[in-house]
Amino acid sequence: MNLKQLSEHLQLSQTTVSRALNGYPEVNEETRKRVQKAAAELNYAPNPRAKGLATGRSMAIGHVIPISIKHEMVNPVFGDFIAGAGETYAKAGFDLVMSVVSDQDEEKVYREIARKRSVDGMIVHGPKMDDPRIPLLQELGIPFVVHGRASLAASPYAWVDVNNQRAFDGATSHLVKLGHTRIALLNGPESMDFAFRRRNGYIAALGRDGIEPDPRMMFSGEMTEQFGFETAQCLMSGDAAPTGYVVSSMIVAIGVRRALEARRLRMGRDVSIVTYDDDLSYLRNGDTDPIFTATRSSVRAAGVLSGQMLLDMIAKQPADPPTLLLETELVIGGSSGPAPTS
Amino acid sequence: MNLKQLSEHLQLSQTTVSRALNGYPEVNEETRKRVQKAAAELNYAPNPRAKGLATGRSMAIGHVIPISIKHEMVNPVFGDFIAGAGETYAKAGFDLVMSVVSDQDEEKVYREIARKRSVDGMIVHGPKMDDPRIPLLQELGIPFVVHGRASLAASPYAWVDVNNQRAFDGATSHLVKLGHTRIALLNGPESMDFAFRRRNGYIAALGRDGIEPDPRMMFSGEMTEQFGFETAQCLMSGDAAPTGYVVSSMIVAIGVRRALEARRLRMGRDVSIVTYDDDLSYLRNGDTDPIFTATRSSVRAAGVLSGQMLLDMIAKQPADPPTLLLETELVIGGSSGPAPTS
DNA sequence: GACGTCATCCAAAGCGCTTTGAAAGCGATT
DNA sequence: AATCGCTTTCAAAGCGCTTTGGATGACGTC
Repeated sequence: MNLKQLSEHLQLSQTTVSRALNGYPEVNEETRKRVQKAAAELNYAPNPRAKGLATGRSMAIGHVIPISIKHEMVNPVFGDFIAGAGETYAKAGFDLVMSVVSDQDEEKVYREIARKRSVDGMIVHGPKMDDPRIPLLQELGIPFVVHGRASLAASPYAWVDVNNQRAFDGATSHLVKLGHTRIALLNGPESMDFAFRRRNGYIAALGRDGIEPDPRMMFSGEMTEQFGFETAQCLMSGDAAPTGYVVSSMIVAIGVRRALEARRLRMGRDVSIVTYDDDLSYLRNGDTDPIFTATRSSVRAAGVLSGQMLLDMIAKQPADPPTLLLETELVIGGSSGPAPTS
Repeated sequence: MNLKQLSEHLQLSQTTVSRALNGYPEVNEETRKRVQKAAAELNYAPNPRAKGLATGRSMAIGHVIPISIKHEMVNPVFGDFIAGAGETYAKAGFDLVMSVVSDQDEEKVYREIARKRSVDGMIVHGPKMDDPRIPLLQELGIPFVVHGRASLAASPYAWVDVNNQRAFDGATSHLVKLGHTRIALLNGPESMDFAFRRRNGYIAALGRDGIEPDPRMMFSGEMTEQFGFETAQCLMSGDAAPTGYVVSSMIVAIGVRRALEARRLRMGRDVSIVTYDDDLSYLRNGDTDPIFTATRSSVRAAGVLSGQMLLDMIAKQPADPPTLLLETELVIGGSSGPAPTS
């Protein structure tokens, strides 16, 4: 069933039927009703490709998710982020098209998407400090929202980010106040912008209490359980083992916990952990009493907000790119306690 | 830059240029070279909507991922599965379009997609035993591959599945051989087909050794860390606590482990765990020595294979739907050991 | 020299929609 | 009765591609 058939069946022109269905004012309300009824009965739906060709829009948002070639790893937060964004798109009648790409030729894919004009806008995931995708998309003239920030970007761009610096300042501060002085940082990969900001927060909090940041206490790597386990194990086998850990994700924290348990150390008594918590649906930090002391910020909510921001930009083309900084909430759980006295 | 402009620039007809670029034989090899060169230089890429309109194909595969309305939960395996499938699509020039949908109105979305003919094929995720989407897609005439199976389906359909029954038979058997007799099952949601098969495997293995399956030892629920923790805690506080656990996912197993540790029980000595392992990239079961004894099968590989199967179906339209049963590998790790003698 | 063959190219129709520019109908105004 | 303004409808062009059904020569064959 296409427009032509429908209009013939209704004894109307395609113009009128199209206008009736798309809510244009210049059509009699009675005819509109009649058209809508027939469309529903005959199960008519416009062909999106024809529509897109005529309007020049694709009604689709692009997400390209990079796979770290080294670890063959897809970031576990994507699921939740995309769930949030997708929900927003669906309400507005937009599709979500994903490209999975090894992180090396990510830029090529962006270029390709731009050439084909196959989406109306894009979300940029996992920005590096000096991310080439930002000038690229600006040059290509595709509306985009960055999930995160790129500190070294030359010109303004739209972003939704968590206040990572403040979060890690708060997390570290929490441990300092509990008397910890040897506090390790298990950060994300150094190339990531958020890792940079988190480290700044960590260093700022230490500095405020006159603690000299120790490079041997600062680690960064892909945020896997393995990374948490191995790093903690290595730290605990050295002298001057840390009594506190500030960790970049729940999954890494679980790895640290495993290392503690291997040595029969108790979390929250012998060793304290504060972690960042993306509030993933399948890995909630406890319902009533939190497992970990954590700085929480829902990545799913970030997805909803980023999606909404992008759709707004597409609709209204604002002169200045909007930005949104989300604060985290410090949740006190069982994984942190006073520094052991010894 | 569009076809018309390109053809004018080349002093050729659109027909010839189109044919040259699409590899049709009726064009001089020299002209083809010339066309390809110009296309590359002028950065020409065909408009996918125009192409789709002309060919009647969308060059896109649809994935609809349901969000359990109750737990607002997106299955953590989607990320890896989609990474696998997406990789396959990209190689074949297909897009991956996702719809995120609350599990109630999932069927509506399938109908909508079919009406709009916005994809050339679909992957069905998380099939229930009697899944309505299978007859629906058959009726709608859309090629599809089910990731999993639907035991009660009336007619044949294409699927890629893991041998869940054998996996859980093997897992349970492993514990039985180690002398365990009180073995709990922490299964996925009962409505899921895989959960049904896993339970069958569990029961079969017990039965082979004359152990009567005990309903009080069998649990099912959303596969979260919380579920593992709470169920294990509940079991351990009763009398006749199990000495072995067969668990449906690493994340649930991590929850069980947390419950053990809360009681200072040692995994693999006091209590044994065997888990199913989807081999998720961010949650590897150890690199050299496995953390958990586990039945492993890569969900990412399943994604690659499902995607490939679907693309083949679209290209060749086989008379009989293909199927593929993947076996798991039983990996012996530190989480299982002889039943404690007491 | 007429004719079939083959390789190469082209004009134009068609995919299903939106949108422009015009027309038809009708009551109100002059 | 002619004109105007308003609402409602329409025919046709256009979006950028593929594909059908020829054309046009060049070449060899009888």
